[in-house]
Amino acid sequence: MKSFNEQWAVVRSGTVEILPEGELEKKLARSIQENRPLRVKQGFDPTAPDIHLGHTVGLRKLKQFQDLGHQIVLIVGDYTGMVGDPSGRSATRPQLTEEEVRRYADTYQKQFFKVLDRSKTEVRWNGEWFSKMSFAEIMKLASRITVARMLERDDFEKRYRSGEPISIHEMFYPLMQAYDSVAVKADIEIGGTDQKFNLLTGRQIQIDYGQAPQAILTLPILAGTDGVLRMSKSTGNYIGIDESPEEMFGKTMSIPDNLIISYFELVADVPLERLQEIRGLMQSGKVNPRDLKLELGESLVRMYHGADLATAAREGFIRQFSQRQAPAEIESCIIISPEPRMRLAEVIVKAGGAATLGEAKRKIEQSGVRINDTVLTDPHALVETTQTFLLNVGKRFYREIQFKG
RNA sequence: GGAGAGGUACCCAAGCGGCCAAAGGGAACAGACUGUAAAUCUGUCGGCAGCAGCCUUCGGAGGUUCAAAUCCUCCCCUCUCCA
Repeated sequence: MKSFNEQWAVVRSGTVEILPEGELEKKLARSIQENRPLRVKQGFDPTAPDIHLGHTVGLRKLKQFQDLGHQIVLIVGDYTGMVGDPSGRSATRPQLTEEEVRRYADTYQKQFFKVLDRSKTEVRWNGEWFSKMSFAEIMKLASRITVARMLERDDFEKRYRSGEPISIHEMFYPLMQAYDSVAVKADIEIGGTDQKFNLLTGRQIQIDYGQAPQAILTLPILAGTDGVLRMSKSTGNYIGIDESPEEMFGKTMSIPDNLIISYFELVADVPLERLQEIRGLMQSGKVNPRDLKLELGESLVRMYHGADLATAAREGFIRQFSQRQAPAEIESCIIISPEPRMRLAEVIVKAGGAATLGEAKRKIEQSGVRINDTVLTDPHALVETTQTFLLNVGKRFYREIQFKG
């Protein structure tokens, strides 16, 4: 086991808050003294089938604990998922059905272990205890917190004041998350800064149930590719860890410059020294931010797809978008045509380059369409259906078009 | 149970008898530029039409009118407040 100082440096890196700080230090020190790993908990509600870089901020922190020899307890929130976390929300979340949650949870778990070591992780579904809870027990749990406390939360307060509805079941969410900590006897719980209330409720409920309260550790919320909103599947500004190397790389290249450092820090595997260098480079303006993004993109793809595909994704990106050349591999597409000629617009629609004829014509008029590298601008152009050619619509759509009579 | 507000294109949102295929914003798409799929600028953004026009859209069903997203009737849904 590593020394206290080494561990403490890793544990606190990248965190926003550690509460109460002294308490976590003591827990850590005692753990080393007694050679007893700490139980570090984080929960995830399976609300969508994919996990993205935003989730990996927490997972990577868990991984650090895991590498230090502590016990990770991963809660799959099958029951909390059915409630929906109100944190930071301005509207009730949709309640998922048991079936949806179950389906999502499976794919979630597979993805978790792209970051965490499966053999060293304790996975618990919170249905394990919630499905057996009697109404009396639920009432006991509910009595531990007051409506006033609950309404202190920003998200609830805003909604309450602006007349937005708040359902009673939403108020159960923090209590449920807190009870998870009781059920698994957590020493530490980690979560995003938006989780602070839920995490602190965990401490309180643990005390009420006669346990030592957990220390809590909050991490920054990762901004999505739009640079404004938190990364989330529902706002479409996410980079999923199951995405193809090309997607992943391309999306990384589209993040605004001011996100570069936080991505390096929170979601990429970059040594601390390099991180310092990058900070300096960004500040001095001595580097083209694009080049840092190339490095970032490659590093992210490497983590989830390996080095070879990472290099390929980088090269492919430069070829296709910087140099505007056709990608290395082009899908071909066979179009049935009994006539010797066909309208170009129709070919584009059939190949999938536009949804309607109108859209196809528009793209032609906007000089977004090329055939064998020649721009065509006549929306009524006809093409010969006797020969194969390369169709390009916009920056991203390339197809080799073949005809069949 | 009572009182009110509202349901408009992918999303938010204006319109409240004709000039409405429906303002504005966002998203998206194409182009220019660049340091990039960033930023900025230009254009497009229901369908069909060689571009005159035609067809289908404003919660649903009817109705009034030469004319309805706009008025009337019934219905469905969402939200708020009171009890």
